[in-house]
Amino acid sequence: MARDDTVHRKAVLSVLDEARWHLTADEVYEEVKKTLPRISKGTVYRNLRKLRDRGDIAALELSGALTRFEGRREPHYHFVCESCGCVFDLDEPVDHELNARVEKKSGFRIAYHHLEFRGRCSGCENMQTRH
Amino acid sequence: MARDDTVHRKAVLSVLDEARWHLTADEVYEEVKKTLPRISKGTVYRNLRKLRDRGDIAALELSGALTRFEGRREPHYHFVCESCGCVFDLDEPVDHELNARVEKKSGFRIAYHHLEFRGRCSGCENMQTRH
DNA sequence: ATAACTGCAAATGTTTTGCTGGAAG
DNA sequence: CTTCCAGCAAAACATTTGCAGTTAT
Repeated sequence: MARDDTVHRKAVLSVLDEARWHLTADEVYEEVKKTLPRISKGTVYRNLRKLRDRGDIAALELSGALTRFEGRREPHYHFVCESCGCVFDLDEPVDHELNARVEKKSGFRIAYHHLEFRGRCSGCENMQTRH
Repeated sequence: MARDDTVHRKAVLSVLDEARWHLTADEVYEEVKKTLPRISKGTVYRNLRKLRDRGDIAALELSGALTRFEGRREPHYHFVCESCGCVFDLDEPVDHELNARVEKKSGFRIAYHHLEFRGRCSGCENMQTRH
């Protein structure tokens, strides 16, 4: 994090670094408000975009869901529970050769891929209730 | 397609079956309007949802983009050009064992996965212009 | 001075919904 | 009669933007 960041930007980043979770913009907003009650949503959005562009955080754009943000870590895949909507990080190693393989076959210049698993998490699987 | 579908629903489905492309809801709307000029967007959205729920079409919810719809075909992966936004189907075979493998390791009940490659398509790669 | 940043409110763009009337079974 | 579906307009929703004032360099 750049030392000369504003209080607001630092607060946004710190919320994401401390969260062991993937937060939506609105959740970040609610969290930051606890420290900076006068912060506005516009500022949160502006800072999230800036931090993402700069690579300090990652934006998770999963299928048919709100964008979620997470503190920067190594690339990894995600599991989405279609019952409760929770998002989990997976330990599954990222397949680094996949891009090159598909690039050769398809002719497209591939920069990265995005892999997401969907189903029901253990919690939802145990309760019989669905949705 | 159910024989007793309405004219409107049939038109939506037929647009998607004939398109060799992935259309946004709005593009479907514009296309259907050529045949049924008085159709409303609400109707297009309602029918897209119904057709998707029923499995007659697939909804592509790619990272950070509008949902696109395609006529039903075998599962396949997609490539998204980050320069022009185009979406291409890939021939790459779907990895059917992946779900079971990750399910065993993670403990989540995995129903399916979603794999999407991103980069620059050949056309954009040749022109030096970006975005 | 100038550039970057803020709060606020308004605008944007996609998708959903309420309502009322019509068509189908 | 009852259910489904239509058009239309309004609502909902996340996100972006314009503006005028503030802070930092």
